[in-house]
Amino acid sequence: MPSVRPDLAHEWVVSAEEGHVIQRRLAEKVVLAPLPAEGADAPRLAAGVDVGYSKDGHRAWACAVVMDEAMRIVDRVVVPGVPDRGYSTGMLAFREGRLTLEALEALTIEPHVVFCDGHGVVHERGLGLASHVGVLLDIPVIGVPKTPFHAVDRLPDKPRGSYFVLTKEWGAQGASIRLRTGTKPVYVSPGHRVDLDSAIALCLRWSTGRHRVPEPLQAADTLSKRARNEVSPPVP
DNA sequence: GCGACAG
DNA sequence: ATCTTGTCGC
Repeated sequence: MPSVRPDLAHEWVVSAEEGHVIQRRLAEKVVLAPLPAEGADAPRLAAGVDVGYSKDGHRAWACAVVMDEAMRIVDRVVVPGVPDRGYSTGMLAFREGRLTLEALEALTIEPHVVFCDGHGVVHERGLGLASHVGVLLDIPVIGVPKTPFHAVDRLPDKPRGSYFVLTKEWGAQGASIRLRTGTKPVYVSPGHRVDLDSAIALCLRWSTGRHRVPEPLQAADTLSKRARNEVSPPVP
């Protein structure tokens, strides 16, 4: 349902050097604004998007899942494909960005906010995968990776809901937050059309404490693994 | 000064 | 990301 801004077209690339230029240019288009987690203006449909790979890395499946306010799946899609290039620090969007966009565009129901398995503005050039996707689609996106990009100041306390705003290297653009008591935290940062406070509140609103990441993201991850196993089933 | 650093 | 064995918890 969402579609790429025609004026930006696909900002894809082949060389890392050109990729840096694209990231700096798109980073200027990132919008950090409040997006209430509760109330009349709060998102009522949230999506999670993730990409899974075959063990040889030659095949990939981009999955998007949309949930309603009761965390019930109302739409989901699987887009098989091939990763554009290998992984390299800071260039994740050029590896799985295109497939990620294709999955979101293939949805029948348009989500009001998207949770992405990658950083947002907490990126060396201010444009992690979540921001890249958010700017091209011009929809609210929140970055929720499971490991920090750079050294993290400190970890949040153990209970769900505890968080610590990162200051080292990144000012107050990101935070480490515990979505499930007793498990490692995730590192949230605004992707596009949300600010950090909103991103934190939305992560809590769309997670239940049963998983380490927001439910839509968990569902997308599970779906990508299922899609992969249908092609290359577990041997043992 | 150099290296490490999302998936 | 993916592979891998065992273990803990609901």
